[in-house]
Amino acid sequence: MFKDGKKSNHILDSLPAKERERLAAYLELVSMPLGAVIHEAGAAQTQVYFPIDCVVSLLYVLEDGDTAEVAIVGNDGLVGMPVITGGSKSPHRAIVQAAGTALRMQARNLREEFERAGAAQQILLRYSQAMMMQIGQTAVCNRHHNLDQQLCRWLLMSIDRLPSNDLTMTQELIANMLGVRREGVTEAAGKLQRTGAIRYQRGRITVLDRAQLERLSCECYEAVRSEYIRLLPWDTTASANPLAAD
Amino acid sequence: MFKDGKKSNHILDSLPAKERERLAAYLELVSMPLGAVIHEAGAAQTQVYFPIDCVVSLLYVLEDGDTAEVAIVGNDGLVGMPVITGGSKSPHRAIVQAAGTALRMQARNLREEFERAGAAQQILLRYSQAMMMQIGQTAVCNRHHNLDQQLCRWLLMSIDRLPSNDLTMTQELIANMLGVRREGVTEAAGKLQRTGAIRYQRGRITVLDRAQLERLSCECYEAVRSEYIRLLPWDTTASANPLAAD
DNA sequence: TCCACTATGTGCGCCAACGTACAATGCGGA
DNA sequence: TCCGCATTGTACGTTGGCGCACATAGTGGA
Repeated sequence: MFKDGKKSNHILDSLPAKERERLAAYLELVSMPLGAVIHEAGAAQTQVYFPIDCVVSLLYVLEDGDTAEVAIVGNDGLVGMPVITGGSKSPHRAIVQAAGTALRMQARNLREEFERAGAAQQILLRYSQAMMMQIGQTAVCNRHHNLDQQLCRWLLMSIDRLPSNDLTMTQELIANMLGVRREGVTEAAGKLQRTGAIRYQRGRITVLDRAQLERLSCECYEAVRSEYIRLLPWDTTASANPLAAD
Repeated sequence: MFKDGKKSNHILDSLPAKERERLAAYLELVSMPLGAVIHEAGAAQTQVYFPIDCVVSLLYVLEDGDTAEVAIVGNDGLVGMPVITGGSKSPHRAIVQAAGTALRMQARNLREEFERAGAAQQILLRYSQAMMMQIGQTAVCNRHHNLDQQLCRWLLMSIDRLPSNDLTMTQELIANMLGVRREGVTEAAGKLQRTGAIRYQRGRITVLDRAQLERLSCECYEAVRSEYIRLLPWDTTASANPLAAD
């Protein structure tokens, strides 16, 4: 579903040609290095990002410095919803969790397109609902499911949004995302490694057995996935990257 | 802030007179009995509710029947955002957590008003952002804060949206909302009772010392509160209940 | 008035995750 | 090549919440 091999962004892809071309004029391909903070919590967002082959995490940072991820954004969505909803600022830090590229545009240009009340508006609103669902599921999952299950969910959600099954990611960083101890991740990842679900090697994870992760994951993964499928257009008669040559 | 003594709904109140009157034609005052399921998870929402002096919880129900609240809605907002965002269905069950009244209207009528792209659209979008923040904070809180803190947060959020400091609510129900054991709530509430923060009597809680609850609560309460203040219009030069006589 | 039922209180063993400490292991630059 | 550092592995006592069991206490209706 998310991972369809195409190097592009699904939100942009699913726009009618006219709207897509209009936006293309504003879009700029940028590189998204690992760890980059795209938006700091509480700062006005002047630009929005449509990930192509990177993954961005939205993190909340507590007063004591602890963190917790509230949502993941990949080529299924965009970073910068507050630009649409009008609050402009977000209480979440947006950080590049997996390096790659994204299409970037000025917030005001997206806002203008939204106000035309065309297909873009409809798609963005549906995306906001999908996002809200994902965040809610993070809440549910944090309450009810254990670290083993959550790690599986997190790995699945991440690789779904990436072109390969590899992640460049230390256990420390995963722990920050999940809001747990690094040692806990070591243990959980160790189990998965022993059963052959993943291979782990110093800051690099490879998913070897996706089916196993799905079995070990909690229901939250599938719940979010199916809601994204329901809400967002995946047929994509629409074509490729609006910035690409063809 | 939320609790300003007026018997009305802030979303409706903050609309310009013209829009408010237009919507008033569709609004119907309904009673919201404790425990009523306003929207079942996964069912199409044909009506939306603007709470006046009741509180509605959005719950997620897991496969094993366990539940967790993802958000609370009172006179600060509305129940039925998916009507706006276009997905129509929500994966959350909306249940009346504190009895009272609400203004109800057909989903299509609100949708029409939204599409006029006037003040209502702007306010509804901002509300959706506030809601998203609240849900995210639920996720963070579930991860990092203990039951004592969460109970304080929950009590504060609830009474903020009610005309008095009384809640009609068993510990069992609170446990369902927070997604914890009933016994855990008994213990936490017992502590608060002993220190005089609340009085507890068989399905009825009274908040006696609000300041103490604020002290014992985690930072999440204040974070959500201030974001609501930032995003939603609270000046309310606008007047009262659009259905009221004066 | 009394009974059945609902709501609350309490105790106990269990377990997942925590905080802490420290060892071992790979990787990259000097 | 080798050193230093980042990353991962392991251990141990602590704690918060769980599941279960059961006692106690209000409350509304017969």
